[in-house]
Amino acid sequence: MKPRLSDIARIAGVSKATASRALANSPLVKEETKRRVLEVAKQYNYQPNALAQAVATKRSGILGFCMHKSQHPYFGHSFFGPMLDGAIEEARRHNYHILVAPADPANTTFDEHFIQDSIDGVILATFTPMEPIQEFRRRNIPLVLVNDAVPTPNNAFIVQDEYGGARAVMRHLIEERGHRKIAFISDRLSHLSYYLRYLAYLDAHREYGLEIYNNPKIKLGNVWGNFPRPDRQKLEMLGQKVREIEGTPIIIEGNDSSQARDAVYPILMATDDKDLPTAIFAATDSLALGTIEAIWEAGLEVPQDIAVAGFDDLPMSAAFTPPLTTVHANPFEMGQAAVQELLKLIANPQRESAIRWVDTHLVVRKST
Amino acid sequence: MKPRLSDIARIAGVSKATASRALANSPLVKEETKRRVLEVAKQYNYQPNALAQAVATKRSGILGFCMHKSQHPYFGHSFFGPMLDGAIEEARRHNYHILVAPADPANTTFDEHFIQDSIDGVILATFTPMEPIQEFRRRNIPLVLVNDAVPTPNNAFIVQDEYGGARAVMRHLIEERGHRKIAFISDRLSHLSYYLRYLAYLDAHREYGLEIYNNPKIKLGNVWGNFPRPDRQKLEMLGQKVREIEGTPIIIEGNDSSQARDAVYPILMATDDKDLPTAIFAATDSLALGTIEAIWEAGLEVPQDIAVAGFDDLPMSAAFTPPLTTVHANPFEMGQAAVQELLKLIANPQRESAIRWVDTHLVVRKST
DNA sequence: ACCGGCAATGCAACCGGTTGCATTAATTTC
DNA sequence: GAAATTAATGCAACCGGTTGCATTGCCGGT
Repeated sequence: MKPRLSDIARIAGVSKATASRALANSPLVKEETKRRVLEVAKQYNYQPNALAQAVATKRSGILGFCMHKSQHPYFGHSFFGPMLDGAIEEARRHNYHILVAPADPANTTFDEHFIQDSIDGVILATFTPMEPIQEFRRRNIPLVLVNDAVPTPNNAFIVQDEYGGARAVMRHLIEERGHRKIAFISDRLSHLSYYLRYLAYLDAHREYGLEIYNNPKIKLGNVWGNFPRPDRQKLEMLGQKVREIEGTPIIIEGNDSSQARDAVYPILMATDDKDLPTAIFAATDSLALGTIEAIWEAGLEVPQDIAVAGFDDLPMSAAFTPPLTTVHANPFEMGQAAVQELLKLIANPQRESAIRWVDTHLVVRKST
Repeated sequence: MKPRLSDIARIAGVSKATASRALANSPLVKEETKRRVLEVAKQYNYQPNALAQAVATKRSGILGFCMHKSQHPYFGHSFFGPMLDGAIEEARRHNYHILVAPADPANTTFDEHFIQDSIDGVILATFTPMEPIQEFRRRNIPLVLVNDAVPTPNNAFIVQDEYGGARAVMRHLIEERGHRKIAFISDRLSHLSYYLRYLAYLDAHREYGLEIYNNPKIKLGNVWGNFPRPDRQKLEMLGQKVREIEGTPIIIEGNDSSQARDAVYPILMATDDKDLPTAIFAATDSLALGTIEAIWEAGLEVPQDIAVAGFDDLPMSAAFTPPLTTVHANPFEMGQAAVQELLKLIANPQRESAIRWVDTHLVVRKST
């Protein structure tokens, strides 16, 4: 039978209380007594029962990592996977554990059962954050939101530098590659991330005094999808404003390469040479992949005829043909950051809410 | 303040014991009393404290899912990600939770701290299973091994049908595409999975009376890598035997596409036309990708000059150019199966060890 | 009227720890 | 040398549940 604290205490000839304190290295216990207790503990290979400790201390040492079943076949796992890795690693460093919970976007209840008293804090890592947020707040559970920032006090937010990364792409295309007609293709702009990338696309044009790509053959799709427009307050928290749509971005419903191909190909075919863009900035690598296929099928070359840049730097993007120029995201670091912020929040629940930026950087490969 | 069981009991006018039983729907409690208690519970939004329950019942409802930080950039997360999803989904269905723990291959201790009493069972999902297995056995923790089967009583093993999948590839190449000179490229054969794929490659040759591809230009690499040879007992459990290496498989150290390219290209260049294979069976999609690149660079076409088939069916494989013929693995289902077997093992710890096969199937695309 | 049996409930111990406070032992102060 | 202070330990309550067993009340049988 596994030894219990009471066993250790008895054998070491002290009370349960003293044994407990000795193991916790409390200054109340005489050094010699500590040694004795520790020795007995080691000898009998005593391991405290974490659950009992948790109920006694009201601190489980478990963090909830809540994510959707990965929506996108290769993006989903490539992004949230490393993020989870990062969270696990950082959690372990601080003797915390990660419990993964599915967030059902339909059913916004996050695993009611377990969460109540058993979790010290929660990381919500999704791309379409539902709003069980209020639920967490009501229950006073420290919460970190990844990829989103809502005007809620006392939470922390982890966001990657979408805008900066996209600006770097544009700078590269314009300054280093001399492009002046750059098209933009994206999943629904109602996603905060994509919208920020789009804003960078717009601002770059302003910065360099270029006209925004406007192709009469493109009829603007459903820019916002079925989602509400990006929230003004959220954008302000991220240092941005809501803006009108300019030019003719190609909007896909979903971060899906074959849809991108199907959308881009007919445009290329229907467009006069003078209306063709010389570069296409895809809001995600996945869309970039579809875009490249479409260009090939139209009998054109990447990057000679049309350059393509993406965003995310999926692990496979370096193996594309041609290897993709893109913005390197760092989900692993986001996971670490999320845990760090969460632990701060747990340590000091009155801490005011903070936005933690995670850097992105341009990776130039062969597609531009 | 959150209501406790004692609060509910008091308000409903019963004892803690009765309240507890009422909530557990025990037949000992009168229907009317149950109703009253449940009503009060609902009214006050009572949620039992899972940790307290866990310590009282000695059953935490938490399963450990133990995996390496995903080794391979695109394979790792694409495979273990869905597996984790499957485990989570199945666990949730049975009101269990998944705690993910990193398995440090170097340091074989699996999160000593938490595991002791707090976890009902463990799933070990790695490709190079370390042997903290003994540790789990000593502690009587039910254990499920994924992708491996060791001759240990009272555990369960989840393995996908590597052999069958690989046979299907060979059948396709030989019967439907008429290939007679088929090369094989693989990561180290000391990995059980790859070895089984190789055995299928050999057996198919025997079945169809073909000569195994033997290219004088290929010098056999380090077939076993730094790992021990596949274990005889393990193989027997999986219905196979240790066999001699036949032909000249191309062996890479690592499941890495660029290494595959670097290995295949010089062989193609150095080989007379008559020695060229007409098809290459790559033991993984990742290697298939590198192989295809090498073929292109050698100025040949896929599949016209050389057909290529892979194994794994990564989400991205359908987006290769050309889309890859491969064997569809089902990590999601493996995750589900792992949880199912684990729960059986928890319910009946004396259950004898079982191997659970997860199907694979051929997906024919354009590369063959 | 008495007893046995059963359904419903409550008491109190238990799971395995932690911690406030009282108690004792050891040391200092006057 | 007694009183006051401090260091070390133990007692017992507590965290929030579950469960074995005793108790109560009600019923039918004789």
